[in-house]
Amino acid sequence: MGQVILGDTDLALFTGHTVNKVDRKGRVSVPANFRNELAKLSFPGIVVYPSPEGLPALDGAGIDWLENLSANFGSSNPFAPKLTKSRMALFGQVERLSFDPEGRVILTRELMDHAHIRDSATFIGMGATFRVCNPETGEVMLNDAIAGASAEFDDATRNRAQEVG
Amino acid sequence: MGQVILGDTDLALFTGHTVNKVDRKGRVSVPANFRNELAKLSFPGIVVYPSPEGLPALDGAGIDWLENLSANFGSSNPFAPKLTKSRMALFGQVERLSFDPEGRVILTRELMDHAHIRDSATFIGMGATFRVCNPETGEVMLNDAIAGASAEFDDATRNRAQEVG
DNA sequence: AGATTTACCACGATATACCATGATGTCCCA
DNA sequence: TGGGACATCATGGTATATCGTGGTAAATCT
Repeated sequence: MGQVILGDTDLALFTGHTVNKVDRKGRVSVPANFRNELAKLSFPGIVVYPSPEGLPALDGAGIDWLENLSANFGSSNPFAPKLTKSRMALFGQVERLSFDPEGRVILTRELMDHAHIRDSATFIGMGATFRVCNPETGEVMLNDAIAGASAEFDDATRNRAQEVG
Repeated sequence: MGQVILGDTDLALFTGHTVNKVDRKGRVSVPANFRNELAKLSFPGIVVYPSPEGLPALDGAGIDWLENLSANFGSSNPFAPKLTKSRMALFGQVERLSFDPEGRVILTRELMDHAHIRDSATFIGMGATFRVCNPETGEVMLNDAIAGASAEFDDATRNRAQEVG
């Protein structure tokens, strides 16, 4: 676990941050550089779900991310189902949003409400995934992340050293 | 482990949650995104059975799921059949519900009673399977799943670590 | 025949495709 | 190195197809 497989050039890498308009129908352009990362996948679109930890934001990725996750859950025996809550929490909340010909997706009312998105949305790259939220939240989160990143990283590496050692 | 299997697009992936009406005849529209996942299968419809663990809900999937399960039971010796109880419990309770031309299925009275479904039903994606129940139960179950998912996942990985270690 | 299931329409709401436009960015060549 | 032609991107509106829904008629089974 936690093993990082390098050289896997097929994996999407989302970087940077962009704020785009959300029109009356809930349509948003997915940033072009994100779309490039997603172009090679089987499903032309993104998967989005409410961020864990009760954050007013959405987490997103390509379909490959979801497929890998699904594969790891395995096919469980219907009489002794495993990880039912995890599966329901994940798949029950995930929405597959396909691109329209212009590279936009339509956010559901539920997703927009959760992230407090009204007329614009910020996309923030997070490597294998990305985050979507309203611009104000996005700025706060990003600044907060920058401020806390170093400490978090140190913590993580310390804990990891403990586990290993 | 950590191996990424690409091109595994044939597996159905049920995601998101929807609440649809159930009319007087027990007809319900299966959500369109679910139907898309099922379109490629040999049987145009779904298979449904009462959820284990005594939940007032139904579990469903595509015919491929049932076929795979059947295959995994193996071809047992007819004079010493194995897993007869499991097989009877499963196949005896499973209903095949085929789509009508509009993409609806008809829930049997028995299934509706078990899940306390009257005039509307919620479909919740769970990856390879999905769950059907009445909307109130659905909301409770989903919230419960969200609340308990992280702990469940940690438990599973901890147990797994013990087994392995 | 009667009862029950299946197919056939019909319709409002909504999503998807289709087109148009301005604003950037990029590239190439003078 | 500057500038112009051209592509790409983000964004908006409109038309068409699809979805969910309900009712009625035809087919099927006792």
